[in-house]
Amino acid sequence: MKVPVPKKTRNLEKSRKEILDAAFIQIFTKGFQGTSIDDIVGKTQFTKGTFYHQFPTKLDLGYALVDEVIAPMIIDRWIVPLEKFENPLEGILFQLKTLIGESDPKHLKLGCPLNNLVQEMSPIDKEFHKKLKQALNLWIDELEKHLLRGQKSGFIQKSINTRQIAQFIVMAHEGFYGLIKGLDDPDIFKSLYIQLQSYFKTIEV
Amino acid sequence: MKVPVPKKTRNLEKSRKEILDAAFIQIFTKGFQGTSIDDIVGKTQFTKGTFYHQFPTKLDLGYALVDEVIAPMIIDRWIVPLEKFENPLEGILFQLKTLIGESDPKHLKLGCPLNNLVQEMSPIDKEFHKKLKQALNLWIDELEKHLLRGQKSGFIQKSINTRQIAQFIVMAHEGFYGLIKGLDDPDIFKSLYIQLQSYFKTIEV
DNA sequence: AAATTAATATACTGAATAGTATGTTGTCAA
DNA sequence: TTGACAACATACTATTCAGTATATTAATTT
Repeated sequence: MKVPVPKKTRNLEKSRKEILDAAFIQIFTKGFQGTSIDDIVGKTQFTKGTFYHQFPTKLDLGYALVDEVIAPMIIDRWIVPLEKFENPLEGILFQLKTLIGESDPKHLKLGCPLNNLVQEMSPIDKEFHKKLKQALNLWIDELEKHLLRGQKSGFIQKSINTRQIAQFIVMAHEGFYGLIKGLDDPDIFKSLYIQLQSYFKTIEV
Repeated sequence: MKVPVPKKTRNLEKSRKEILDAAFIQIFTKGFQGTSIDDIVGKTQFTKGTFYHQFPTKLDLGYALVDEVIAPMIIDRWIVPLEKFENPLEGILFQLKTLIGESDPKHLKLGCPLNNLVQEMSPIDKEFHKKLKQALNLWIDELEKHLLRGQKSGFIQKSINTRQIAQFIVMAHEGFYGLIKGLDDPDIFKSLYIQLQSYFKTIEV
């Protein structure tokens, strides 16, 4: 029972996605200001015409990147996997180990897509700042939900402010990425991880 | 007993410093790639001639910025003040509160000069990465010295690896700056600070 | 099938930018 | 006092880049 795929050579949504994916990689590597439109379309099968058919300006591409690529990516990588863990703290540590500790060093050198843009673009463009702030708050919000769940299930001390924990954990994620990017030391992750575990002990019941 | 100041209108060292200071502010605000040579010299009393008399290329200015401005600034702001504290952990928290907690929000929005450059330039230029790494390691090294002192004086548990603590603390500094820059929430510092205090409890004797 | 519209391509423009070539002037040693 | 050189200025170049104008072709509608 095959679904006959229409052999359309033009598809607005697909083209948008392809451009966003190419932009993601390029901007992740070289920064927003260090990436040109020609760089981006050069990595796709399209030309500038397609780009400007989709995005009014380069900044609009940046906004779409945060909303449509980076924010969903954060949910996918750092939030959804927590559902499998009864104890969210355990899940958070596991994800850290998996997504950072066992990640290709070549990849880690590029840091965190969200953090990179926050540091580069927040002071430069208000709308960018707004979008990035939304993505950070989304991350914190969703993390807090899991922490609250963990608190109700008796894994986390009742007295502790879960908002504060969520903020501290996101801070640590950005810090991890940032320091790993700056230092080139393969041992640095484990070192930071051990100390974060130590922090977690102070909030566990 | 006045020192007769020579009324020289030309001074290589002074000019270099003026250019570096202007570059620091501009790059701190707009990023390295977002700052042009004309931007920089426009903020000084000089012109491009002076700039290229001092620095062969824009990248060389960046290297000098890290070595001659940013690295010394870190020592001045985060290390030297610790000398006044018997307990280094107390000093670290005090400095955090002073230099971040009580800092002008307009200034905090720009983040940390070192972290900004690490995130922007590390993947782009090898020499930049090297210089930034050196600055980070200098910070960690000097911090560890104080932690070792604190350990000897009985403020910090003997069993704990001071290198790991130093790395975690620098990570937290970058993370603090990064998250404060991203979120625009005036309460965020206090929140992070409280959780860091909680971490410090795990290493105090 | 023709007409219309949407998706993509091409060629161009004006502004910005790193770097250069060369000119000028202050400083200092002889 | 005067050359010589170091510090700084000016004018220019080649390139890159965001954005535009317009052309072309695939898809859809009538």
